[in-house]
Amino acid sequence: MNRVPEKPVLEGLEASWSARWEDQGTYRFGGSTDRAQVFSIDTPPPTVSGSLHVGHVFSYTHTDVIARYQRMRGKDVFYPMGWDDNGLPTERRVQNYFGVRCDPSLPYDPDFTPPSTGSGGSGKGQRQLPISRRNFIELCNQLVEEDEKVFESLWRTLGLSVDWSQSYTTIGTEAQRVSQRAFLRNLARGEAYQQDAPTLWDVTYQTAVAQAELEARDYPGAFHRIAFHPTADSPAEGPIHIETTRPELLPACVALITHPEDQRYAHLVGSTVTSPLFGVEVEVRASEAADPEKGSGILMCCAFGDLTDVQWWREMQLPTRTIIGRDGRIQRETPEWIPAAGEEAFQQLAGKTVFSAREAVVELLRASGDLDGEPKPTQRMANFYERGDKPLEIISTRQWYLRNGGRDAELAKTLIERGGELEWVPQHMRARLTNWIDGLNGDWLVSRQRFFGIPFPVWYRLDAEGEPVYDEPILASEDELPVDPASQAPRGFDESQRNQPGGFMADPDVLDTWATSSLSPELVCGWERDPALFAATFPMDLRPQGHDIIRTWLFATLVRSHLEFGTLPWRVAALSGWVLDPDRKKMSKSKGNVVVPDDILARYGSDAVRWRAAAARPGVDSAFDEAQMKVGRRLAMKVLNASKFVLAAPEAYGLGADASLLDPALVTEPIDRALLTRLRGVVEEATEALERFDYTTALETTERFFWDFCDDYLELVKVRARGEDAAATSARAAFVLALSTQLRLLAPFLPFVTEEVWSWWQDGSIHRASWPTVDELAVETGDLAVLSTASEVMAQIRGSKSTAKVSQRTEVTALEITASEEALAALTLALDDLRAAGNVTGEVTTQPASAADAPLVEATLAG
RNA sequence: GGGCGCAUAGCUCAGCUGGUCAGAGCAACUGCCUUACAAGCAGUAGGCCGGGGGUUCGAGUCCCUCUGCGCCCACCA
Repeated sequence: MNRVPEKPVLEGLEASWSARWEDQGTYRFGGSTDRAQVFSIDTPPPTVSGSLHVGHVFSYTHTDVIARYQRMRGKDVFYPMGWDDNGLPTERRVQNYFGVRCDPSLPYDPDFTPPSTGSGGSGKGQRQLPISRRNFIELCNQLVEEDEKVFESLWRTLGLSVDWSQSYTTIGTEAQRVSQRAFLRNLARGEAYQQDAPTLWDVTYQTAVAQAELEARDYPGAFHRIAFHPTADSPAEGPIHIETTRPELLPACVALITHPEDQRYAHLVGSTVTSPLFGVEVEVRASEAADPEKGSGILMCCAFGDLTDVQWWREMQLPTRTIIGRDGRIQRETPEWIPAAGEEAFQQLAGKTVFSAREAVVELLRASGDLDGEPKPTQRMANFYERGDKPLEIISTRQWYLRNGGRDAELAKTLIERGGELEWVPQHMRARLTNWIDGLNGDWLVSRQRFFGIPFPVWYRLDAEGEPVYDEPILASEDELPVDPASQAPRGFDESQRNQPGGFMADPDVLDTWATSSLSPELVCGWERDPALFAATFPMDLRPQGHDIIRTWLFATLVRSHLEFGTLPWRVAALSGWVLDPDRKKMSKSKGNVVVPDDILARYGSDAVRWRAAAARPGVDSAFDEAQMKVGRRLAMKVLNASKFVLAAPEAYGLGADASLLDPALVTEPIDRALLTRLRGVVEEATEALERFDYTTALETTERFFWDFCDDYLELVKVRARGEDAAATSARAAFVLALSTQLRLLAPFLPFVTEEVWSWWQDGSIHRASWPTVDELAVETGDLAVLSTASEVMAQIRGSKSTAKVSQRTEVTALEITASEEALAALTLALDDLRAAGNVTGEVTTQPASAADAPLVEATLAG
């Protein structure tokens, strides 16, 4: 007997079913060792220090739909969840939450308690308490643990079929081990290297930044027209004016550069000029890269002002003249290349921020008469670190790099080919990877001067003067990983030798967070930790992710896998679009237009939100519209009600169908056969769509059928189904066959209601049931016209009643149907059902018409 | 400036390899307490398929072009 509640509701399904699934291990990976049996998913680890918005809910739902489908297809689904807790976002959150900042020079305080804990927090202007690196990292670990609980709870409410026993974090021990091991192997193969070179530098966070983290933004500035003076032997007749938006870099000028064919300046190439204020002699040089159209056609090249300067500096072997320090201020000591006459001027800038230094230089230039006219305001583009709010400077520092094709055309080509081997959903996203690789201008800078990250497993010997010997780094061995060089001494040394001449020092940096997350497949699949698991899961089947991080996460993962294994890390990359606010603007915290999922989930239910998520096709952005949630909720409600109707006992106004009728042989009536025949087509179509990751089409097809099933078929057949004869059995058998199939087709989308209904009349979880097949519906092929014509005629009867503004219960005293011979023939096979459904009590007459015409119905209504 | 995508009813979108493709849902409107469901049900109206060329017997569907929008990248004197 079925256990059908009297009044089924959606409320509470999330809590009760997610708990049952956890208890019963419904989504546990089964430990298959056969790669062909496994479907493995490289889940994107959300940044736990950030907040989740509906966009996350949508994209994680997309992945979950695929995971559930594959599981029902019989695959052993390997579906872990990771937390990205490593890196700067966490540091920032800890700073704000606890009101502290990391000062690595301070000693560890074991009794430390943070000054504030969140809610009240430290105001913006308030000073943050400096604490040791170790204390800071402890706070990071403490906070991410709390954040991760919140995230997990939301994912469970949403119904993600994640195997929670496979969770990982990007700062955890295993992540450290994998990151350090992969780095050491890159180093051993010559793919990682160290270089002291100009790098993009964020002065706020005081760290180097990689090309992939850049963001070009408009930035207000002003053109300053400044006079350089020819030296005595120069062919120039008067001062040479350059234009710059960065006059404060004047002391760092290493050359003036003009286009070789620019007639205004060509004769000056090779001559020298002196800079105003500072009196530094620089040569005038020529370069094709100089644009005669811009500014005055001749410019000052500084070491360094921008990336073009770096290029010239490299090509022309210009001297390095860095004046900006890591803190973004002009250095205090007058550089040795500034002659005594310029010293006073330089000291006016010393120690100042770029901004103040600029004002000071302008004042000095004005006083000396070297500023031609007033600065002209302009908007220029400047590079920013994506999380920063000050333009990046270029500073020469020692950093670790990983080869990624940015300086090796052959490698770049190979990586583009790898991208070509990958199956992209949607396909056109491949172009973004190709584009990015084509535009690389250097190798991947993987070192960061930060704290909450994975350290390089490297130390350096200190010579007798206490200077590090960078050329011969002391490397950790793989069997001791993970190591923290800041607290562990390398083999052959002891702690007392740390930072002592003749001793050692730790590499102070941490790995870029992408250098860890790019190893997510290695991390979750148990690389070098669990060879059987690795063999069963890697290369993985699916990488779901946002299209905005193709250049970072996708590319970097591809690089690591290519370097380590010479393979793709996964077979398919599925890119999800963004959820935009109702005005089609991208949701972002700063705009304040973020829709938080908790409230939406609570009000409409997870199934409703998932339904809406599944309506967003892969790679396509979709605008958030709350009204859509209602539609999903209505579908979920309908599943409950229609199922109750079919399965409830006649005493409870149900049709009393049950699992004993799950036999196609019992389906004998033509219209019932037509229904199941059509459903076979739906199963085929939905399956085919899901195979190509087109969950939206699968859902639409299924849903369309479901509504027709409810509105037309159930209505047509329900009277007959209450009988006792074979015709009644046929209807009830069709009901349960159709219901069982539809519930399973909907299960990946609406896991809660489908599971709820399944539990009324079936054993086990629907999510472990097998995906429906056409064989289960092996009825003698029915004439689809029986169902479609009956539905059409019924619709017209309803129309007549609606137009007459009478109740649908109104009797039809006479019915005249004009239709083709074929349609009329089909109709006679369902006439009794039609009479019952339309409450047709009078005579039914028919008129043959041509095959081209749609059926025409004339209904005479009682009263 | 380079690349990619989008433009179909008021809104959100389907329309695969060209021939019932002019559709769906939402919103609007008109009705119905109908023994599964009023957080329901039935019905009605709504579109030169962005503009212009072309290919074809035939084009939302293919080609060219223009326009508008979005995204990625480049633009830093």
